[in-house]
Amino acid sequence: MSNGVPNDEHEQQKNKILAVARESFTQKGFEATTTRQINKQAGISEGLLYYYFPHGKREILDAIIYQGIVERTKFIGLSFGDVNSVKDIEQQMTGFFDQVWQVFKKEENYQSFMITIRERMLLTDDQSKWLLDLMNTILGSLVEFLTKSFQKLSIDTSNVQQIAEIIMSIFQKVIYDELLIKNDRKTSSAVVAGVEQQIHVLLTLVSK
Amino acid sequence: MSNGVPNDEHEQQKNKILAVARESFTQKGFEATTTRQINKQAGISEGLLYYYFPHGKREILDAIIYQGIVERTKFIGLSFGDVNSVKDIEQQMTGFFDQVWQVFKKEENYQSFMITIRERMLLTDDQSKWLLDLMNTILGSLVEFLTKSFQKLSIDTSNVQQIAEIIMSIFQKVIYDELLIKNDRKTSSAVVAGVEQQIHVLLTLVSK
DNA sequence: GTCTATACTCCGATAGAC
DNA sequence: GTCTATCGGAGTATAGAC
Repeated sequence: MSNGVPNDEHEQQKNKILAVARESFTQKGFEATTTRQINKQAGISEGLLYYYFPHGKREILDAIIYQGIVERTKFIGLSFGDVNSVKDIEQQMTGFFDQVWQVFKKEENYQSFMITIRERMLLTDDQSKWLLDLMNTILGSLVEFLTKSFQKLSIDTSNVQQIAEIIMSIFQKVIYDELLIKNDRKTSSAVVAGVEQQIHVLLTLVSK
Repeated sequence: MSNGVPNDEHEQQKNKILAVARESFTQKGFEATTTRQINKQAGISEGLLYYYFPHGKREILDAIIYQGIVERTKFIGLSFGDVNSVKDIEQQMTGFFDQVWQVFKKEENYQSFMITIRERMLLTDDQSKWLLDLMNTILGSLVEFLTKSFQKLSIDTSNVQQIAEIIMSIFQKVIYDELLIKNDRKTSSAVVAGVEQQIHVLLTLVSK
């Protein structure tokens, strides 16, 4: 850190430790992962871990959680475009879902997500609140987008809040099921297709 | 167990240990819970735990998981009744949701659910598959019920599969959010009201 | 920065008296 | 059935040489 270059050797060593720990925390959990094993897998000796993370395992966990939240929140720059038909709305919705789905396909994001959920009792309120905040932000922009689009297409807007919530439910159910329950982020296109069908049916009903 | 009476002293002791362990596994996790602490909280001495559970902590976990699955699966005797209007469908749906919600309000059910999700990497495939099986069973009866009801009320049945899936999403999203993310099963009636509104809007759209 | 060696604690599990 | 005492091992963290 002496020269301020972000990817100097110091940072590389730290990242190596973080990567090994993230992998193991995901596979075996925080408590079941030992510093000895992290050292071994990272190819470093007993003492060195404490040079990079003076507060030990817990500091490593915090770093992983923090990195993960920052990384996953990046994709939120979601800007819904203009629409001229219901079909357009549908496409924007499924496009947004794909975008979220891609995020969790990245090993690193998937792992820090799983750790954050699994070890939530170890986290501070701030750390564990990120998902709810994220969801609320997304729901907000969804309501805004649907309201604008419905008005333009002369669709009744009185239930727009509930419709947005239903769409969020469709997205979240799939993500929770695949990641938390099935533990399978490589899932087939069948899952994505299912989501798209449900969105299609819902929006068809809305525009009738 | 010599006389076959289900609630003899032997069973009571076992249940005491299980209750203490379940509480601690929920609060601190399986790995972070020590047998010493279970012994202390259960008011028994060092060796006694191994008299009741010869295979130690792991056997206790298995017992908790198994008990929980059995207990939570009981409520599945869901029989949807006859309907004469869309309003009836709506009531049966919200009634079913309330039923599920009540199950998780029971401390014991909530705890074993959380443990099952949280420690899923420790479980056998059989043990971790229960939720998916349960969901599919429910989805099946939902499709059946809606098909029958729609036919009776002369509603288009071509999208009944997707509509059932959407309803499942609405239910599951709330349960996951409240239990896994917010960690708050005592949640206000606002959550239930939100679900009911979404179901209402969806079924109104369907019957138009 | 990186290593070796090790201190110290606590864990799961067992032995054996009662 | 229940207890006390304790073993053997493993965990986190530190000391100190290089």
